[in-house]
Amino acid sequence: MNSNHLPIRIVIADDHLIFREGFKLLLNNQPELELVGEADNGRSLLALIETTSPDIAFVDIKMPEMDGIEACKKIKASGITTKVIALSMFNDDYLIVEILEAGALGYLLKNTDKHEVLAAAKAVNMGDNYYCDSTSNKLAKLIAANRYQPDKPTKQLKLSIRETEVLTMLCNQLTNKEIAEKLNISFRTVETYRLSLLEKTNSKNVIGLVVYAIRNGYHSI
Amino acid sequence: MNSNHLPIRIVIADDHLIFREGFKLLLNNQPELELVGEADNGRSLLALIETTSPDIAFVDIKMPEMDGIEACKKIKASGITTKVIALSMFNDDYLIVEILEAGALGYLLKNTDKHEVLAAAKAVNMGDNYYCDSTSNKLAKLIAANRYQPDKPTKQLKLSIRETEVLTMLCNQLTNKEIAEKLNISFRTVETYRLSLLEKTNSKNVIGLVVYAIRNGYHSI
DNA sequence: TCGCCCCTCCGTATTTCTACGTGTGCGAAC
DNA sequence: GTTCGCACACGTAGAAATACGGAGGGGCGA
Repeated sequence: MNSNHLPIRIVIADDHLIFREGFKLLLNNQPELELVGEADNGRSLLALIETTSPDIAFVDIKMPEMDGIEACKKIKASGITTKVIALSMFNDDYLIVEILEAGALGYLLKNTDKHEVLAAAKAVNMGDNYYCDSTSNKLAKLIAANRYQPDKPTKQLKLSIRETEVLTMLCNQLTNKEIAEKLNISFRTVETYRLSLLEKTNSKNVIGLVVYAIRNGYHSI
Repeated sequence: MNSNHLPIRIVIADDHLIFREGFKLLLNNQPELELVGEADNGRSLLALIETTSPDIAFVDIKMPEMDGIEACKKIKASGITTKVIALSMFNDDYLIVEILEAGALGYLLKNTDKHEVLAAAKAVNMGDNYYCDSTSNKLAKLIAANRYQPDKPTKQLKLSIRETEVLTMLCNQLTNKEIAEKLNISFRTVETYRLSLLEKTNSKNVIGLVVYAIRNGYHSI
């Protein structure tokens, strides 16, 4: 896609101005990388990619409007050849698996430096994968534990309004009875919602629900 | 502490190089602020403050070795006059309350800009408080809900080894019986640990335990 | 040595959660 | 316009968690 003497054209997507500025500073005196645009959410990233057709997009996972995972899926679905390297604050199993399954070819912690950014860009631009050290360790463990399998079922798990209400109340340590009173329904009904939540989130018990809620923004930590 | 024509002397503490670089860039062409040092964790921040005696320290909450909350407490306890403005990715009740109770006088989201940084520095340097908009909204609600009271009891809630084991297993959706089998103890014993965990974490039920575990690093999301 | 805390276990009672069955109403699809 | 799926609602019954009380052994610092 790029001959060797041409710079790799990249874009950066992150909702934090300061981070973007710091990232740009990292690119100074790196003739091998050329920043051709920046975005502060997933939606504007898609538009940016369409107009600039960069080789690589460095994409923050957590962004407003459209997060990195969603954006990554859309990029992949659209057939655009731009490759995604995920940026994340966290080295968490869940996020790594999600973004890689969404189509990212690299994963860097935000606690990175210019050398790693360059190395990742080069590797991914050549069609390889690139993960920072701690992430590749995690990945090895996940694969060993058989927890990373790109072909998982992924049912539709859109939560209904009532289910969402029950989930958030439940995260605030309300019992079924208390939730029932607040919603003016029988506490048996609340139990029904709880059950369907267990199914939809593929959880064994309420603990799984809480973890799901936190992961998916239904409850803040 | 500073006469009006002298710059406010500040330091920045954050474990992310990119963020620090971006933050420094923000200070360009701002003669009212002078950066006199930077640190990448709480421990080195304390040393830095001791040698440079800055007016203000911008401190990330989440840092390795010693986090911002701990560092803030130590600064306050030592009698140093340096004032702390917290930096955080998150606008979460828990973090806001924690860092303010630790002695921070300001709270900025990392999604900030040069104007806000300057405004915060000026305000705090004059002895005022400064919170970004969304945070002050949160604070108002917390105070209204009577959830922000600086004189909370804060029992010793150091968890024992067994309690920690039970807590982490429980976060992995294991039942008491399953935990008992893995630990080779009676499931009644597991119940005992669970009860003491509920007490120590001031939780109403297992959901509170999970939230506590996630907040305090016993379980990753 | 004494007190304190941790680890371990148990009995009993109550509350809460989980599993499964049943039914209604509404909108989409055929 | 009937069928189908789904959100919504409630019930019974059994499993699990929570509450409260008691008890013995061991480690460790005052």
